[in-house]
Amino acid sequence: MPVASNSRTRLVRSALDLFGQRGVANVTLEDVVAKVGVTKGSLYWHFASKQELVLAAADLYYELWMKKAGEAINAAADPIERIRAVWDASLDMCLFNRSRRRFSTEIYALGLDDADIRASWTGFYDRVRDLYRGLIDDAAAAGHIEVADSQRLATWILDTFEGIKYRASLEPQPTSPAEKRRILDGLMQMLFTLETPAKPQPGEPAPQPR
Amino acid sequence: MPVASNSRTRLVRSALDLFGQRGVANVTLEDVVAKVGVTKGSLYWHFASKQELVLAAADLYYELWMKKAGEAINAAADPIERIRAVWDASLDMCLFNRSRRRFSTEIYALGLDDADIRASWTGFYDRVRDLYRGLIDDAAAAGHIEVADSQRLATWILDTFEGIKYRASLEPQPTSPAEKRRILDGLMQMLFTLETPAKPQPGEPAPQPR
Amino acid sequence: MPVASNSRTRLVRSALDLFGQRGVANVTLEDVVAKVGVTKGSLYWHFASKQELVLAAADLYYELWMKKAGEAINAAADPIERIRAVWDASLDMCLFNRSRRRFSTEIYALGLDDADIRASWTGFYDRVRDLYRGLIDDAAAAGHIEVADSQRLATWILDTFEGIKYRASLEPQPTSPAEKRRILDGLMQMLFTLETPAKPQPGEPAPQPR
Amino acid sequence: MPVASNSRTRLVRSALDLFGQRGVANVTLEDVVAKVGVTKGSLYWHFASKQELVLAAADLYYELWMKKAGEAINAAADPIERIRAVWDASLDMCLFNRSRRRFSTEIYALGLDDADIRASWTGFYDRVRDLYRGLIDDAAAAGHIEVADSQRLATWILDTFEGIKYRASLEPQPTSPAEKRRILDGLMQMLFTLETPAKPQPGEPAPQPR
DNA sequence: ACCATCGGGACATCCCGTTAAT
DNA sequence: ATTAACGGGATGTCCCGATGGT
Repeated sequence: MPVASNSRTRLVRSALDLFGQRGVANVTLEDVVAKVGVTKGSLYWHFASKQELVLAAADLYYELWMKKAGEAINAAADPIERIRAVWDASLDMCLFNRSRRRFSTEIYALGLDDADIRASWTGFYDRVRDLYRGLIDDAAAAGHIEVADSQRLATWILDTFEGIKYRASLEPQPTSPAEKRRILDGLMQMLFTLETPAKPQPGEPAPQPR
Repeated sequence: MPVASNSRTRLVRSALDLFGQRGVANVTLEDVVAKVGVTKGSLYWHFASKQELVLAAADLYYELWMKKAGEAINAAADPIERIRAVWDASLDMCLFNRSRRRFSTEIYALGLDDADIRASWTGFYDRVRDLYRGLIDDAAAAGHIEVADSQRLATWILDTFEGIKYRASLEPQPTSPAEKRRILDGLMQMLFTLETPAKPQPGEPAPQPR
Repeated sequence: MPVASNSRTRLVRSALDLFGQRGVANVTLEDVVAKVGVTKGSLYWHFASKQELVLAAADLYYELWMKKAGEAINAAADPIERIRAVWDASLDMCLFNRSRRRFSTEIYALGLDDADIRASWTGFYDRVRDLYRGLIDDAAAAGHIEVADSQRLATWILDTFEGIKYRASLEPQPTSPAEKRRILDGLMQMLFTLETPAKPQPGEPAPQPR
Repeated sequence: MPVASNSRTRLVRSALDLFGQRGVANVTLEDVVAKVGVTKGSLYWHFASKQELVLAAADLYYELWMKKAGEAINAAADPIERIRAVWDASLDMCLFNRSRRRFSTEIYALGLDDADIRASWTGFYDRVRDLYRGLIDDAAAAGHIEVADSQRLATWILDTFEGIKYRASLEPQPTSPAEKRRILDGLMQMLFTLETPAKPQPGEPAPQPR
């Protein structure tokens, strides 16, 4: 397996870091290459445009996310534990890591303008949802939880994550570890209760009758 | 009765429109003044920088939002109807109005960089939450609903709105009126069910259906 | 005698102060009027352009200079003392007053571009030279000194002043009072010796045979 | 042998010429690049700001000055002749070359605002003084002149130059070759007479003819 | 005499993308 | 694969000057 260009990898890493720290618009390609020690010409040999670099950084972000999530899953034995572990890791990556949180928020915002970036992000979004759904299905198959529509539940979880991130970004002080635990507990509790609503209502977005 | 500067008002309106349509970064001050028919010199007299214009546009956005919300509230007689009416209006303004939805998303994203914009947005966020809370308290006082913590409930509603907006922005096709009704129904149901927890847990972020 | 417009006077004073502190180019008319508490429209009623304001500030500078010089002269009884007194005052105004020193330097530099400003400055320069010459002639008439060409001597003194100012402006620390005395002593000594060179040379710029 | 960037050199030359002709503030970067035939993008690659270009132009001015001075020195055999030659060249460069005279005056004036420019100019000023001093010391060592304090004498010469330049800049007509000779004669005479004071006084600024 | 507004234009800064030459 | 150098253009900022009204 041929080793991918070293410069390319380092450029993407540099870009992801800087984008997360200062925002895509506030990072010039000159900044990116300066951190790596090459020149802009080299960058343009690897990437056709700044947008491509952003997409490559996003891909790296997805890859890192998935790797961390996979590690968390592998480290847990129980299906329920796996779900908690992956959400724990997700909180670490999206909420508590300021740089990553900012980058993901920006990718989303850039997607409003750029169809390619939007497609990239929704693709990742779908992969995460599928991952969650698979874990939920596993837990349901093992009889730990009772889920009517795992697709909907996974979507709901993702949306909740975004809501939490949204408000957390506005708070002056960073989220505390204690609050992280409360968030995790709340998410886990939803897993057990949200899917058994008291009175089913057709067309209702979140809960689902069994 | 002093007539407020016409140019200033028109500049802000022009800015809000253009920002919503093309994004703040993609709108030039030249674009803004051209739409109004004045020059940058005039704009610069009213606003010291583009940032100030953005803040003024945000203020106009808040004002319009509050005005629409107030009208919706006044048009309804019953406390519960008032809540539904204001949420209905809120969905119209934030979710179904593409321009407004985009503008509010961008203000939020810009706030990650700029403390002034962040303060502006959080100020509006707080006002909306207070408005919601007041309506919820009224309904509770009238005995229509039973609410343990109206502050928390209002916060939860706001976050849910953001989550819905988030995903809706990623969808290729605009949200349908039918889906709007479903969203409204879902929100109203939360109002009746979410805030009667079996065992109140202070600091817990997630709601607890019984 | 009608009192000149109060605003005009205050504008000129504000301009002279700001020009001396920050430089003409770095002071906007907005700065000048803000300090006085009027608007630019008022300024333009009094002055047709920024250049006119600069010229008015220069005139004020000349007036203040002449007034101080006159007071110094009047306070001294002896012709020689008068010369020393006016030079002492001149050092105070041009060398030790940072703002004034800067303003006069800038007026000179602006004169390289602008004929009106150059005419204004050379006019003042001539008046000062005439003043010095008159004092020197008085001292010579009283027998205190022996001067062949008072015009040339006065010019020489003025040039020396400029040379001293030039270098003083480059020094990091301000000129000390002790150095001021040494400068004064040196200048006075020139008065007694420079005009009687050892061996006359035709065409020589500074000294002059008797 | 690495060929120095041609564009950079031409940009600096263009800048020095234009600055000397019209003044730094009256020359736009567009003017500079237009004369060379490149674009502002190129200029910005070589210089981070207009200030850097000004500093580079000043460095070129210093270099040209030193080169001319060196040539003048090398062309003369006698120590005294060398001094006269370097002063002759200096008068050509600073006084009779209108563009150079203006540029050096402006660099000085800009130095009042800008510490970097001030440092640049004082650095050159020191180098020139050291050059003069070395020549004076040589002449003294050869027994041609008698000098008590060559450092002071060199400083005095420099200051005199500034004074001469100052007034020459205010004169409507350019200095004539005949006057140049008179100035040179005067300077040379100072060399022979000024530095043999009857009673040396440390710190005294003015020379003392016998 | 003065003010609130506005016109008009200049200009440094900045940055993405290209290219000739290795 | 990489670099130095350059093209090209956008844009916010800034400021002088003008004007209608009072």
